[in-house]
Amino acid sequence: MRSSYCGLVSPSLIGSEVTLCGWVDRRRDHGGVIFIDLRDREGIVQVVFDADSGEHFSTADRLRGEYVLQVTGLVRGRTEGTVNPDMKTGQVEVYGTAVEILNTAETPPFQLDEHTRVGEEVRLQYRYLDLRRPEMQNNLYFRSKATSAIRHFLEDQGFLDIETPILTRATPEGARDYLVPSRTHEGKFFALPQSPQLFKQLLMVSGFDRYYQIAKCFRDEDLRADRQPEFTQIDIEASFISEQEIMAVTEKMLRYVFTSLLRVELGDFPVMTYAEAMLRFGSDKPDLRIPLELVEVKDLMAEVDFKVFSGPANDPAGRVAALKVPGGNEISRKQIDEYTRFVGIYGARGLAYIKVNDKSDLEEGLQSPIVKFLPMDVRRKLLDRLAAEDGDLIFFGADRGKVVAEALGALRCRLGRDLNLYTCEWAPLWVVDFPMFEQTDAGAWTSLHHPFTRPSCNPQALAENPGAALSRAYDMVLNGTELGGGSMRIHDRAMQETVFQILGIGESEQQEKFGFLLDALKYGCPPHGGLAFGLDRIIMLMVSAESIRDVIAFPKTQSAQCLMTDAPGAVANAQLRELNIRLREKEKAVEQKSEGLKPQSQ
RNA sequence: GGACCGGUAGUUCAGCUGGUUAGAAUGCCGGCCUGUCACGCCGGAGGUCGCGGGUUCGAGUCCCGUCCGGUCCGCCA
Repeated sequence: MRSSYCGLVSPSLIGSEVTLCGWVDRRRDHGGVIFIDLRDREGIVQVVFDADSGEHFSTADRLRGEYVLQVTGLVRGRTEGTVNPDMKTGQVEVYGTAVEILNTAETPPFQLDEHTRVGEEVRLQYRYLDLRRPEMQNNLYFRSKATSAIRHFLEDQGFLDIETPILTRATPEGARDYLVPSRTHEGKFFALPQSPQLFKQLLMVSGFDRYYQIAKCFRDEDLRADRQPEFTQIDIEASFISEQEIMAVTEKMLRYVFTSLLRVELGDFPVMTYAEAMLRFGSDKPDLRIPLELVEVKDLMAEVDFKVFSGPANDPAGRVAALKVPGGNEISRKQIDEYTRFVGIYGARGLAYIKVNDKSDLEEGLQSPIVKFLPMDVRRKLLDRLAAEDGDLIFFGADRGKVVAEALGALRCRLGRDLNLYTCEWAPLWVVDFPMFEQTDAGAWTSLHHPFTRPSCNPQALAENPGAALSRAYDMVLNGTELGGGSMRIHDRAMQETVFQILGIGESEQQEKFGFLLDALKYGCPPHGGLAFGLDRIIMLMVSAESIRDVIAFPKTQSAQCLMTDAPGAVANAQLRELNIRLREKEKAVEQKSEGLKPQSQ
């Protein structure tokens, strides 16, 4: 039907006849001459019709936006002065000798050009039109090239692509499951996988040695700008391998994707412990593009008795940290109030600060609502420890350790963005030595990673002091985003049982939910480990998308709905009956009411 | 579950302390135009101000409720 893509018509084709297919991007009617910008996935080329085009000129006159055309014409170079340097195909144009309207189109509900920022509600409702826009075409094109490069790399390294079930069983821990009722087993449900975790471990037991899968995963949790209920993981697992080896091969994979798609050579991946990351950056996924760091000052403040830091500063679990902003003196009072409100989101009860106007004058040179509570020697020691200079601004956080880390960690990133403090474009790192468990307010232990992560100690030590145990887990972080995480897995049955017990999963539940895993560990499970990357997030970062929705063809809204298909939808009673499901009356009434309000669904 | 922002023409938005007929840009329709490229010029059509209730002589504007979209907290092993 065609001889070339519109966007690929180049000077090398000058003088030859081409046949193009595409959509009318824009029409410029000058009376005696009509210009049609014809668009396909590769780009846009200008097609010209004039009085000499005969019957085709009148066809050109009838063309409207988004009509689908087949155009035959002569490629010719543009005369001097008519070249369009802003256009990839701007050196040439196609003189139309024939045009056929393959399909007409109604006026689209929104303009497809790059000049109007259209609301997401309309875009998602007419996603098929939204995806015609060059930006979305580029994102999905890029994504396809990226997954292709990843497959190429992993295949080359000897990893086998093996599919795992989408219909599986619910797991007691972790995120909420999406459930699928079983027709053949009354009252029983499948769950959609949150990740292929257990299956890939069992593939290691089976001896496949190196596995990968670009796998859809499902989590029924609330959404964010970088979270969708269904998302894609690059899932990797290998046997007889150390964490250093896994980290090396996956780091190489990421480098390969960056060089082959962006021509970017990523720098070193520093390896940082979880403890260090929390201490210096208040985050387990620090954005190392930002040069600011938290500095501990509790020892200086603890001797000081003043209202602002009372309580937490004297609390052994409390933390007092400072964040120095070089040149931050310029930040207005109003802006500081905004930052105070901002840290409040993370539970901080206030945000103390000192503006250093003249560090040689400890009496008058420090501008701050709290400085009057600080003895002179403490002021001196603070400025020394922070290496403060005139013109700097110092923020303070004092609270429970977790609150200080989260609040100042978030403030650090906010300042980096607001003041554009970034020192480089890409800052990758590994974070290692995570705690095995963390304790809930109720005192129960939960896995920081997941229950199949191998701890650094033996089962006895683990059981004696779960809070002190570190795991052999590792996260890859880029620009403050967790790209992927993984660990060495438990291949020893006794160890796995110990972990389950610490997590409060009793023997009968272990047997019911994880019996197959515990059994498999008995039959010669090799030491193994792996890692899973969030593909969507990698693509997001690489194409600078603000939302994960911009790198997914048909995403859900924040309330986990598809505005195009109106999924999830109600089902017929007959279908429910077949599944042995009856909706509770009250819920049913609510559902019917909301259906009645939205008659647009078919 | 919670906090915040938004919802006005097809689209993107303006609409001030409540007050004549709710505006602009763009898109759309018609006309003119042989070198434009976000073409230009002239004319035209286009509104349940998300929905429901309340206050008021009077509500796009104020109050209450609700729905939808978004950002975030909780949540996401």
